[in-house]
Amino acid sequence: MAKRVKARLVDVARDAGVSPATVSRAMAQPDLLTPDTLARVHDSARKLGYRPDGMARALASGRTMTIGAIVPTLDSTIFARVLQAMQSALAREGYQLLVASHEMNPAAETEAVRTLLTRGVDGLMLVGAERSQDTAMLLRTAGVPVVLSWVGTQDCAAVTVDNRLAGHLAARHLIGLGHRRIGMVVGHLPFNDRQQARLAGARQALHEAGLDLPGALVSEQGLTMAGGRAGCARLLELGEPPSAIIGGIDLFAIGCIQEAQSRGIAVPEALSVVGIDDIEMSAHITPALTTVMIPTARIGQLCAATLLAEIKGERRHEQTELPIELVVRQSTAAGRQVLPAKAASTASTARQAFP
Amino acid sequence: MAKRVKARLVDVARDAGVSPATVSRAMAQPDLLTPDTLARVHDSARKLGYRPDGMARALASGRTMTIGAIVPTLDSTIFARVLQAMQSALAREGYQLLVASHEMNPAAETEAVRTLLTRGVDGLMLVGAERSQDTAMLLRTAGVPVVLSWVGTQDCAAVTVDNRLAGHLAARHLIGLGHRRIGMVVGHLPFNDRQQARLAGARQALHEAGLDLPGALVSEQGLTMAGGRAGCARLLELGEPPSAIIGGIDLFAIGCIQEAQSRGIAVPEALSVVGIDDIEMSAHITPALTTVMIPTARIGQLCAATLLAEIKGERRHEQTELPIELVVRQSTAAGRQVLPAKAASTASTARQAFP
DNA sequence: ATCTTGAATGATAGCGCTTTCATCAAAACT
DNA sequence: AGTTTTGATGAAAGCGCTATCATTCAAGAT
Repeated sequence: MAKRVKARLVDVARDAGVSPATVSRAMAQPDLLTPDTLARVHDSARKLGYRPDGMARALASGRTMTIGAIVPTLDSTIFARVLQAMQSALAREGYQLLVASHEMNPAAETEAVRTLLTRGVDGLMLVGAERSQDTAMLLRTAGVPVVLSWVGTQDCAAVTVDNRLAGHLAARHLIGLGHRRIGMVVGHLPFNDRQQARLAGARQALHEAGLDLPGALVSEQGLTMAGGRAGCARLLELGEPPSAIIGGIDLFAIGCIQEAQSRGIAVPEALSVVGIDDIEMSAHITPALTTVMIPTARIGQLCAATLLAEIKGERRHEQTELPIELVVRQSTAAGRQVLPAKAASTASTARQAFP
Repeated sequence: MAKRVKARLVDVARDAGVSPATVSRAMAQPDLLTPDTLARVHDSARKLGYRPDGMARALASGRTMTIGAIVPTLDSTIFARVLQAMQSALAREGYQLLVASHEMNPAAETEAVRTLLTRGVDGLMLVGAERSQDTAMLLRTAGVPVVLSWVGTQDCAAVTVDNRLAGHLAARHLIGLGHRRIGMVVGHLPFNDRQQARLAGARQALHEAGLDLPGALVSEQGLTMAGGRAGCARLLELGEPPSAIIGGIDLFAIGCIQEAQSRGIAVPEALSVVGIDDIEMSAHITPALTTVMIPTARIGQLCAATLLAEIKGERRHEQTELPIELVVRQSTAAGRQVLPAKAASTASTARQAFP
């Protein structure tokens, strides 16, 4: 017998002696059926190895049970973490995560949005607020909820963090320790408003303290540890090197520490380093990294929740700003100008971080 | 006028004065049409803001242009890297990546496979060969190409790496340096055949050298840097601690180095550490990590290529084993038994790594 | 001039499911 | 008993597209 490979809903219906509609209901709203018919349908379904066809279902119902996420890159602890959190939260509600990355290329982002929208998603998560006109237009006519992360805009839902404040906190911490010449390693600024904001925040803090963050003390690097090392190297080789460096991401800061140490420059005694993110590793390196904690996983979780709520029509354009905070560990110490040789007294400063 | 929100194919057809079939062809096989009609269709499509409906297309054509990937966790450099590589390779061919993770839980993997299959994917990528009966059964009746990564089986395509050899290489390197008492920090073994194989390989190398890797010298930990530190701590606190430690993943090895250093134990002078993976960071820490290089990105790239080839019917059950190799850096040195105090002579050993 | 052939396009039957709307029996009211 | 209500099920119309087959018409072959 030339048996169909895959059992369809109608096959189950025929086998169970009911109409297709009943089988459909058995899957979606079981409580509408008599326990008896329900059982009969289930038996037939199991017997035939019936597996519903998601595409047919999506076409008929208009819901795909899929959320799209477009991140700058997957190859980053940060975004991996966020996606992991989103995925877990979504899976709990039966949703799937469709991911794409644009590698810091606005046109690639447009393309990704277009593809995901065409493919059919019930919601879309993007990173940052800066994007091309094309992408913005697509989003406006998308017809599905959108949530922005890290940096958002008022015209759609957002789960954000004050990146400017992050830079500000990092810089202020160093200023408070007496540092006057502070450098920063940041990611490439074009199409990365998170890094732009962090840099701006740091610069602002310095200005407020009557200091300056000249371009020469800022090094733009690719988002890797090697980038951190390279940036650090560049800053240290300046005629007048900084006494403290802010890493636009923790990975940079960790790279800075490595680079300094490999040059025989003690951290934090001769160079203070602060990061931003607080990735897992930061607490475990030596010296443990002082950094600004960004609740990455929470961002992912809330992006999922926000999207789901909007899909259900419960909320609209919900804005959430998550708190961040400075976590003082061992990579920062008083600047030389203030406490020329007293390394000991700085230890207590660092220890304040562990109440 | 109660205008439809979304333009459909028929709307374009009507506007362009052609049949739906022609519009469909204009999108899929443009060369079948007269340049004139093609242009007319494109104009109408643009004018109406037509965006094809992926679900309808999928239902009608049976192709979803989506590949599913199920990894143990997204929150890992390794898997993030692999997915990144897959995603890039797939995007180039117009495919999307649907990701799921199972957090080392076989039942969750089954569920993920079921959902992805139901959702509709044209191919599936999984990690490792060990899985529940249920999952295996689902896969067998999936009806779409499957590719396994890291560890595979003969009954479906696989892009693998010899994990046993990885452990073997790491151990042999240490044995060659004169170490007799070697410990290992591995990930939790249940449902992780990569770690199992790496441990087995290390153990085998030790046996071949007339040595032993007793359970007491093996510490199972969660796949984080904190896990590496904890494992290292456990091993170092043994009555007779090892003179060298193998990290089942680089993150463990890096954690071991940190833990040792924080206890004032010099690496590699007093403790040698080898990792497996060769993540970006490994080359940049101090001392740079000696490790077994696993071509992670290449695995992802090949998984994508293998799946695509199988979808096109070009190949079937293609097996690819990627070469791996020991990368000697600075974290390993001669064991105390052989060269009691000559740290200098070990430096040259390390430098061999950079030809 | 007639017949083939082939390229371009049209007509249309599904793809497998959801979802009104209709139906019908049984239960709950007058 | 007669009527309304309720709950469970069935009938069937799409969802928007692809793909098969049929049709048309002009160009080349006879």
